[in-house]
Amino acid sequence: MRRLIVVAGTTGTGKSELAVRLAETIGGEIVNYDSVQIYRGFDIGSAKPSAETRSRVPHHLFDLIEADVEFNAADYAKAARETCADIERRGRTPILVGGTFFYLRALLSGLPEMPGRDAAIRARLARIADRPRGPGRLHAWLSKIDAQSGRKIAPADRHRVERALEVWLASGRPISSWERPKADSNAETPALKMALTLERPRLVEMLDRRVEAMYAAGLVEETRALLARYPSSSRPFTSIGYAEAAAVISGSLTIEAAMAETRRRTRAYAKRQMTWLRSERNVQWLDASDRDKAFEAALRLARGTT
RNA sequence: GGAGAGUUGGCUGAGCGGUCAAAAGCAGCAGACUGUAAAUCUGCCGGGCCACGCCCUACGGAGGUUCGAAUCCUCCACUCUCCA
Repeated sequence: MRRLIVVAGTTGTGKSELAVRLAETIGGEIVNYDSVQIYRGFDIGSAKPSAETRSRVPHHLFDLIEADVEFNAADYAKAARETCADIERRGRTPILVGGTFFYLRALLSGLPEMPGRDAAIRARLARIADRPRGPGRLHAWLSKIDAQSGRKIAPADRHRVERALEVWLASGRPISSWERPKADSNAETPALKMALTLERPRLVEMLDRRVEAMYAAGLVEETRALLARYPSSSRPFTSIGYAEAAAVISGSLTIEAAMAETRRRTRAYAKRQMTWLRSERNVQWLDASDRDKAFEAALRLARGTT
C-alpha cells in the first residue's frame, strides 16, 4: 500500500497552505499537479507558493519547465511518478497539491500507451481545420474511421477531434480502441483524496479578491517580462490571467476589462473544477471556510490512513 | 424652451405586423474530459403542467388599429443626445 495523499479543491480554497501544514506535521513533501505552476516564472498569475512557503518543506514539480517547451499530461505523469517514488523511497509521504485533475488522473490511473503528439500530423490536421468547412470535415472523417469517438466527441471540439485523428494517423488504430493500461480498480494507485470546498458565494468573493490582488502584485509586469523571454504563442500565455495581461500589453484590453475577464474566467474555471471533483470517487470533503478545522480534519484523515 | 433618439427576459443587446417565450453574448445551473486541460466542448436557462404537446404571464404604462402587435397609432411616464 503506497502512502500518497492528494489535496484537491477549487482554486482559492487554501489547498497549498493546508498541504504545507500537513507536510510539516506528518513528514510529507509537496508534489504539484497544477499545469501552470509547472512553468518557470509564471508566479503571480498562477498563485504559486512563495519562496518562503516553499522553504518550509520540500516542493516538487514547480518551475519544472520553460514556457516554450512542450509538455503534456503524459510528461507530467512520468515526472510525477518518479518524484513520488523517490519521496517514498526516502520514507516520506508525497502530498499532491494542485487543480489540474486531468494531470492527477493521468498520474493515478495512467494513460493508454498510445502514440503521443506528433507535430507534423498536427500541422496537417490544423491546416484542414482552418479551412472554411474544415472542422466539420475532420469530424466526418473521425466518424468514418471511429464511429464511437465520432458520437462521443462534438464536431466543435477541435482539440479532441484532432487528437483522435492524430492517434489514428500515427497508429492506424482508432483512439477509442486504446484503453488505459490499468483499467481495473486494483491497479489504480491508492491515494487518500481530500477536497476543500467553499459555498459558491464565498468562493466567488474569494476569487474576485484574489484576482484583484494578482493585478496589484504586478501580474501585468510579470507577463511583460515573460513575453520578453518567450514567444507569445507559448502555452501558458493562454492561461487565466496571463492571456488578459498579455492583451493589456498589446493594447487590446483596458486594465479594467482585463481584470473583469480574469474574474469571469476564474469563476468558470472553479466551476469546471467542481464538476470534475464531483465525479471523482472516494473524495473526503473538507469545509474550507475554517482553515484550522479543515487542517485538523485533514490531519485525522492522513493519520488514519498512513 | 426647440429638435431628435430611446424604454425588450438578471445584464448587454437584436427584432420592427404573423414562422416570437422573443437572435446573440454575458451571468447562472448541470455535464463531458484517453497526451494543448487555467485548455476544449455539450446541454438547460420566464412560469406551470397528466410535458416531443398544452396553458399562463411577458417586450415602460394605459388605450386604439388589425383576423393577428414586441413590431403600427394616440396619450402618459421615464431616459439620453443635440440646439438654446
